[in-house]
Amino acid sequence: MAVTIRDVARAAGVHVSTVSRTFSAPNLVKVDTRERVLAAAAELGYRPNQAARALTTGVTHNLGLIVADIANPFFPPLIKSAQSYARVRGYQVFVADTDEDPRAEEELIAILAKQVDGVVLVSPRLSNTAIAQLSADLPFVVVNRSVKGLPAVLMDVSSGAAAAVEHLAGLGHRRLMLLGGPRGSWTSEQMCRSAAAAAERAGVALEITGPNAPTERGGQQAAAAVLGAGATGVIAYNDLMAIGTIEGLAGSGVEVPREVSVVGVDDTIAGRVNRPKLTSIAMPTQEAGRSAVDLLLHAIDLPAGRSAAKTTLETSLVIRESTAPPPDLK
Amino acid sequence: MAVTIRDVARAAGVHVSTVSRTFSAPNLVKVDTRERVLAAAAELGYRPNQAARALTTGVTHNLGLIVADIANPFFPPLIKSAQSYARVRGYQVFVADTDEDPRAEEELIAILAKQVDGVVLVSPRLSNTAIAQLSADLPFVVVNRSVKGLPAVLMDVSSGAAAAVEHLAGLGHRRLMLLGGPRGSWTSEQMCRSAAAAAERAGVALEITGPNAPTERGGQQAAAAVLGAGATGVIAYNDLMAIGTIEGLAGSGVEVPREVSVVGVDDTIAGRVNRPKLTSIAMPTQEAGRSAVDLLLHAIDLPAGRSAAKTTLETSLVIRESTAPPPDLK
DNA sequence: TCCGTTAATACAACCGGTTGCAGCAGGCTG
DNA sequence: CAGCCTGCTGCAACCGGTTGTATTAACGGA
Repeated sequence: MAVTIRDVARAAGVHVSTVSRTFSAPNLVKVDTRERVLAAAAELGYRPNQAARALTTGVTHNLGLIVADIANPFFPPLIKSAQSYARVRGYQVFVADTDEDPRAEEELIAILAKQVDGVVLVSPRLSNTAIAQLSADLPFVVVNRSVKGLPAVLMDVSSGAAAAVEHLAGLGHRRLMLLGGPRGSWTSEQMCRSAAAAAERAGVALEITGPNAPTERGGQQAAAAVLGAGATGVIAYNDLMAIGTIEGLAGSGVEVPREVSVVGVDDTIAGRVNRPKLTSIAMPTQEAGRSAVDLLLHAIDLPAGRSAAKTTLETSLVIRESTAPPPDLK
Repeated sequence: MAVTIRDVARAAGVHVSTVSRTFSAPNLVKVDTRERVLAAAAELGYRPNQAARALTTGVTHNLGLIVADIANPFFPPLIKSAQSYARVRGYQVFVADTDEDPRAEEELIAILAKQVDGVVLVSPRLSNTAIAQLSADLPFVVVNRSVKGLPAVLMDVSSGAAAAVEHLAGLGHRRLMLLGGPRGSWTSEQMCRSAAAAAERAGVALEITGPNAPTERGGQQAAAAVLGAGATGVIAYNDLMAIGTIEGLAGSGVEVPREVSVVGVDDTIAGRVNRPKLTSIAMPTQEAGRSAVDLLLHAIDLPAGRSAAKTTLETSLVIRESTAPPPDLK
């Protein structure tokens, strides 16, 4: 069916190895032979079979990118930049979605293992030990997680969370609540730790709840807890949850930001167009995608190196309309 | 390095073919042999090499999914449902982003060709003839495009566009404008045709502009044309453009929906949380993803069939806050 | 003129599996 | 007990490339 290297060899009157070298090491074949081979290849419409090549060379020129939920607007910009940068470097990216399921994550890695040269794990839900174990077989880069011995791209959500607490405290809020993310989220942990410290420094109360589903629904459900605790300042795990929380509060007749202030995380398009426009911690998703691919290609090039380089990217608090002084200060 | 079928064979004291059959046709090997092989495989941590298997069988159990722009919120729900349904059917999906570039689309198809059993093209920018030509080598399913001889999933945007025109006309708008999408978009063509017919029936004026970039920026730029034409009712190619148009109008001091009404398409999360909440033509993206994979697997199973089944899915106009009677009727 | 080099190509084994066919043992039938 | 069938396993070729080595021809120098 498909035209193979042998068809080309026959048509050009040379041995298959000559055809192979014409494509993989052109300088080893005489100019006119090369031209004859290329002509025959073009004539027949030959395309090298990437999979077969991978079998002998062990190089697929494919990368895997595993995310928890493509539909979460945090991921697409990261995926897009990773993909376009990888393309520039001659690699194709295979994206897979785990649906926030650690077991699916593990299975996907196993399936991808032989078809890619390395994998980027974005906000993995797997345990550190599981990841470390899997990384014996395949180069990995993790994003938003610090695993000993593995290269990582980290977004400095700690300073972002601290800035959010200071922002709210500065507005006059005394009772804050942090809506944590899903179980196993490194980002959520960092946020909690750093927000707690910042609250202590600022002398305000901070209650932490969770785990929550990192979705609008999760935020909606958390709204009750906010009201129950009497918090007037809320930091949600991500923009989606923040939007859901605002909806949930509206359902109870509580208005944002007049009565309660809400801060999101990720600064996604959803937050930017939301009503009210979301104050949010902006994550450098595009840089992260690019950096992750960059680190991964380094790790692939020097597998011995086992460089565990960590790249930390800055975040920033973008203040919009969902935060304001608490009602008692009006 | 990696453990192969031969390592397992040696450990279990059988021939490689027996190991192979243990995994691909278990009923052909005696129960206790099978157990011995499985034990050895487990012991060594053997995992069949999917790529090698594909080389002989020609079956990769991978599907390709090519989209124009992952960051456009229209695509992620479709990708997600396609992926999860494919997983159920035992297939892995490789997603690739073309950046709205027809040439990248063609190149991606070529790269994917040998690594997948079939490809779903979502809202392709390639010409019909180019697609038809490529489909000789590989099963294809197209979404939002009708290509002769190929299975397709179509979203009935025609009736949606007509409903939008009727909605605006019903509110009293007399001058409408349709902001078309990118060059080569089938959806855009359908919308234009159907909206023009509906406008004629309703006795209102409809001006069509385009092509436009299907992004917020594209919408922002189109706002000037809206004002220039004096239209009070706008239908944008998608939610992103609608949001951009609203921003652009606001920049000129024109308020939506008080002075101009805007209808989006796709009913994405961005539109739902936008201020004002977007009236939009809801696209059945999740069903589309699932249906596309379903058709593709059919096409793969019976390559002879060449069934060109077209599945058409309903759309619906969701009326929210971005449409209202025109100012002269207030 | 002869020999050592070098450049270009052919040969063949290999990557990790699959699969048609052959061989062998055991059980059943007559 | 011969003959046949059936069930299980081994053998070897093959999928589409790559690559180390052998082979051959051409060339330059002594």
